[in-house]
Amino acid sequence: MRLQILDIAFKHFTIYGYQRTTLAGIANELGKGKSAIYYYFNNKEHIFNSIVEVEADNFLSELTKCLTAKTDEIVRIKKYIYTRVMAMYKVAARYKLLKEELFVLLPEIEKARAPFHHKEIMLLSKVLRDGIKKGMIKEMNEELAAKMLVNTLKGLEIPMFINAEFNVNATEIENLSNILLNGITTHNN
Amino acid sequence: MRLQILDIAFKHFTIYGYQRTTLAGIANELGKGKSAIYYYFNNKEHIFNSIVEVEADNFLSELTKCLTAKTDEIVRIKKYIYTRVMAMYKVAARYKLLKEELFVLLPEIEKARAPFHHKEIMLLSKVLRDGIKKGMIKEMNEELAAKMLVNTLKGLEIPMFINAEFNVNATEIENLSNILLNGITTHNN
DNA sequence: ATTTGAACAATAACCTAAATCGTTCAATTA
DNA sequence: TAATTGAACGATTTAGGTTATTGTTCAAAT
Repeated sequence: MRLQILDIAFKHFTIYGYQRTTLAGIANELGKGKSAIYYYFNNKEHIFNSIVEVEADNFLSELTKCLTAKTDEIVRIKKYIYTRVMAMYKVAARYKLLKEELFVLLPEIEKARAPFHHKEIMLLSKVLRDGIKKGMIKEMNEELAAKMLVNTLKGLEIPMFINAEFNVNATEIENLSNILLNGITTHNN
Repeated sequence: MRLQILDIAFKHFTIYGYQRTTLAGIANELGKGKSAIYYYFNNKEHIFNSIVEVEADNFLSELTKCLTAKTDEIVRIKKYIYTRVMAMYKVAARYKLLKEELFVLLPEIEKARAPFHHKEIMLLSKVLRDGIKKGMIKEMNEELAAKMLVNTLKGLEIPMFINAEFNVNATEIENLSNILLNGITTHNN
């Protein structure tokens, strides 16, 4: 039931935006009275945050798969970068529908995402650490590096729904991946 | 006179925001009638865009200094990254004052910035190319790499005025710089 | 080449009333 | 007990119409 509500609400939010989505509308499609919703959620904002959480959870699951695959650390990170950029592109396409509302909601969205963001950093940290132990990755403060890498990738999200012409293709991701993994210089020092 | 108008308008925009800034107010501080402004600018939006352009121009000048300094290419790029992040931080602090308006204006802002954005990429491209010739930088599609690098740095701007706790310090920039220059792996392949 | 003040259209601000919506809760159902 | 309801309430939005403000134009003046 909870999931069904989230499903319907999700649909309404992406069609009408946040404000113009009504609890009556959701309840209607649900085939119940609107007060029934309050048995599962505290309020409208709570529904919205839950959707963001579910989304962030799925997002993190995908990334976790990449980062814990049974391959060496370098390949895992490559796959991770590719998957993250692609997944972000999809998410951005949907969030675009919220238009100006997005920026009012963004602080809330980021708050709901924060725990997942943190887990992602921890996960990447561990992969870096393992890579360092094996001598595949340079000695470094792996947590700081993970933070930097995640923020770098995350930073591409907003340009995605502001710049209409921001399109992502395999070649560009490959390029980004190469820079982050190997740097641009010939001599590592 | 043009510059004086921009100066006053800039002040008003950052104090009152875009909407609540009036041409009468600007004209008043200017000591002239408001129709005098129309001798120098087509309309309110034109004034705003001109401010963004001047700002982008100064921004690019700073970056140009870094990227054309009489040092080797690696040092130039290091300085460039540091300067860009720092300068972006300052700009973000001022744009924060526009609050929700910012996101309505952002498409216009980005349009006005576009030519400078492109020049920056070309400039960085050239530095990369020179570095490649000298053997200091790896063989690569330097324009694609430049685009990627600039977008990576640019991506940090929006988080700066959304996340209140987004603070930039020398250590983190150093870290970013190291990753971008040297990558995270031990073996370049 | 610059500036002005009057005039105009478009937009914002204001007000009120009506409608809508989010939220609560005691009662009901299953 | 777990889940749902419908009525009720306060807060917010909408609608309509008025006024005030603001952006913009232009012929005339400096």
